[in-house]
Amino acid sequence: MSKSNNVYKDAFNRCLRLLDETKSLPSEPELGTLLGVSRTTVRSILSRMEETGLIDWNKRNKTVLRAPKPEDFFPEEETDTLAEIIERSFMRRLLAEGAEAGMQINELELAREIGVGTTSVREFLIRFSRFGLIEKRRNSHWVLKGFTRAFALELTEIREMFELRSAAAFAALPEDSAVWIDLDQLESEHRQLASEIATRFNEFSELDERFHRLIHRASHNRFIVDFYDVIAMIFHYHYQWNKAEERQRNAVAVQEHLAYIAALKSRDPAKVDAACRKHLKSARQTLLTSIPEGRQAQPA
Amino acid sequence: MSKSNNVYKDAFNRCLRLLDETKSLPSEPELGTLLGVSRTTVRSILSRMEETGLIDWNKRNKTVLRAPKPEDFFPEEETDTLAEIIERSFMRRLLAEGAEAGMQINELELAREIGVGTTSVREFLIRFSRFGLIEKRRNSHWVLKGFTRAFALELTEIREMFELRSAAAFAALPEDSAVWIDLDQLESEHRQLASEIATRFNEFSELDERFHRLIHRASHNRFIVDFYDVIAMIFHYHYQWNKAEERQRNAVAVQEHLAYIAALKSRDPAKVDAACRKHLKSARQTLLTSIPEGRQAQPA
DNA sequence: AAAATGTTTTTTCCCGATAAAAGACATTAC
DNA sequence: GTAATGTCTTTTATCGGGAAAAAACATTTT
Repeated sequence: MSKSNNVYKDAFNRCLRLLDETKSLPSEPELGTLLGVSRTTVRSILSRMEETGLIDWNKRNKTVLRAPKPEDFFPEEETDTLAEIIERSFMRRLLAEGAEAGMQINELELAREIGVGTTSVREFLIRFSRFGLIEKRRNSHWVLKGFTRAFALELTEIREMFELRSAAAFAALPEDSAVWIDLDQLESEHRQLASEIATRFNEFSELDERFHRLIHRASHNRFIVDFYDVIAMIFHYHYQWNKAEERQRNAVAVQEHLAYIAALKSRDPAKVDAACRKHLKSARQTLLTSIPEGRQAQPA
Repeated sequence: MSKSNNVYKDAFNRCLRLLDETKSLPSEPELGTLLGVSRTTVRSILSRMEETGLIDWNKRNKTVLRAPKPEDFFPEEETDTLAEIIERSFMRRLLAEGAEAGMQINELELAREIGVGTTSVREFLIRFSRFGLIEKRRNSHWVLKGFTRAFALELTEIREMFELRSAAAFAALPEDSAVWIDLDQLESEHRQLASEIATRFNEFSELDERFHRLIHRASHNRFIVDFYDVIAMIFHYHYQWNKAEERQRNAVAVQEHLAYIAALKSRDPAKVDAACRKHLKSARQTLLTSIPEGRQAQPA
């Protein structure tokens, strides 16, 4: 089994959800664009849908015969990419107790533990190395640098530099730029969330990422935009692991975002700078306080 | 042939050069550290040296019998790592005429052209992607973003941000920090080079990199330090390709470095800032003027 | 003739296997 | 008893192969 068909399974599941909405499916190329897969995969999906009696398929005619049942879906865990599977396993280890800085990372062991080939693990580690948490010794093992206080400080230093610059660039964008519409949209989503924060606080992460990515894009600098991947990864896993005070934290952050948005809309550089700094300061604080004091780098 | 023995060959060549200097070789572990390889490789080297009559090897005794001849060395091209071979081929293509932005990169084709397996090419492309010149389409090909004016501007924007900050941090370092000794050393190397610039101008690149890396290290930020890899890569290949005005350019840069070093030694933030800005400005100018106007990004 | 479907070819993704290189353990020398 | 050498084991680097997915080409439909 050299390659899993998770692309097909995931697209199949997403296609099932489309069935609820229409009486017949569009053309193969159209479906391909919609699902983000090739026609080859679309045709596999259609074949199975025909076999399981979901649709009647005859050339251009793809009539929906019945609504999808839960058992029509492929199990969620079969739709993940190998990269996602490896990432999750790896991060679990990394954030678990005992993952001290200086520790060696063994490709073969990781591969066996996760149950995948070494190639995939190697490729993952290479991709992951840009996050600054691991480092390769030539012709030898990887070394864990550890999720330390120093790491958090270095990360936030760059983040602050980049975001202040992006925010300034954002505020200087012309009135007719499309970003102002996106910002309005995000603002109303924030207001909506703020009013229901008691129950929906866990939806903040996703909104947070979209908001900051919008701002970073205004820099028109690929290095700044790409750096947000590092931040997003850290926040994603870190907060998954550390849920303390989550509700309170997110409630505060939503308000800071709203103030930040107002400042951007005012287009007053001083106000933007102040609102941005304020939010970044509390974001940094949140990250720092959630790192156990014990986690210090060991001398190599 | 699943793996070439370039590590052995390269270490062997380097070990040959040691033979000139001594009458007998040190212990195996010591040689290993010296050459940066494991004892296993050291023992292979010693075996061959014995076979070819270079040394007499009996346990702890490794007596040099004769000086190495040119034919004792392995050919240079057999000592390169696969990664270096792939990088060179790839960069040649990238900087060659006709490498327009938006162009697809085909792993299989590259692998066949270079004569290596696809795995190595894939790994190279993943590592290379952090330079911001290529981008992956999921489950599909890589796309070349191109060595455009936009790329150069984005790169220099970050470089300037990072270096100004690093230079300021450098100047603020305590008197007794070891960096001041390194700086003195670099200063005298610069003076030496300046006095012989007419003939040694091509040695500037290497000095330039060491100087800037020293400054960036003062930031104590892994993201800043790592970013210099991007700059170094670009400068390395770009100037290999564009030799116009090289001598004049380097002569100017050496003088700017000397002024920059003097500013750092003065530890006056304003002077440091000014000297750093001046040098970065001319570095940016040099890079920009050497990019053909025609090389513009195509809309995706 | 434009756009769909049907068919074939190519490429990507991933595994298992193998030589090179590193690392660990055992033994010997000083 | 420390540090070297000798031997054995494990890991890394790389390839070839094969299924999944994409892409290209050919044919039909409207």
